[in-house]
Amino acid sequence: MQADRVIRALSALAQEHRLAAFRLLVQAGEQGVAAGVLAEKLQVPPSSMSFHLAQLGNAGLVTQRRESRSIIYSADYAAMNGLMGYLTENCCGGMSCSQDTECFPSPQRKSA
Amino acid sequence: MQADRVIRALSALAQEHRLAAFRLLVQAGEQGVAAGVLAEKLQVPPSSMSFHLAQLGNAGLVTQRRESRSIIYSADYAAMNGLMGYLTENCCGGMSCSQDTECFPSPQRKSA
DNA sequence: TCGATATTTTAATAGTTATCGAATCATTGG
DNA sequence: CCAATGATTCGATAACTATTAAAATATCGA
Repeated sequence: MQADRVIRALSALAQEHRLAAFRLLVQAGEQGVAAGVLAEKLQVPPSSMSFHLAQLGNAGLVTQRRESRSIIYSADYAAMNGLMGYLTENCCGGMSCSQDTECFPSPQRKSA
Repeated sequence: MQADRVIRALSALAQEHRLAAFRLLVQAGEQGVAAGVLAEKLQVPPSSMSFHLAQLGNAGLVTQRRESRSIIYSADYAAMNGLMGYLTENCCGGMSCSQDTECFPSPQRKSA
């Protein structure tokens, strides 16, 4: 992952509502969460939520799909993985802190 | 680490010059790097560098000490560790991605 | 097609962050 | 004490980010 992308990802997460939204999306797993549900859970007006989700999307941290009237957002685990990898390698000392510890084996599903 | 602190740390790293500076500091290890040296390496005027270093300091990611006329900055590995821990636990899926992989055993020194 | 629902886009505004020259402060050597 | 060096603070300005109401878009059910 190149520095430019890393900065976009960090900027995206560096905001109260977006960090909270991303956490919810990570919890939700592959099934994702509708924009409106996120807005309600975070107590943010829909247009604000939309703005924040667009930022996360632009940073490549979430994907979206339409499902009937709703637009469902999901965390992009690979992107988060890439971010963690960069931080681990570049910001955690010469000795990369985890050589064999990928954050995710792959597009994991909701545990269980 | 609480969300508020996490956001400050992410904001601090989400900037070209600061991310670059922090990387250099991580590389440098405990001995740290003087403000002026960072400014020169990053091709940023001293007052700008000072501004960015203050942001990193405010986020708790670096510490500073005076050494004669210079002010030497060092990466705070524990803080970075804390950030990584938060991200791993909250943004990397239910299954915390590394239970036994601390980013650092402790205030590590320059490898070797 | 119409009305309702879910979301995004637009546009205006307020607030925050970045930039950098000039002034200031701290330390040192002479 | 003074001049030089290394760094920060101040102040002005430009650029970006967040917020939200209102308008527009898309989908659905009847």
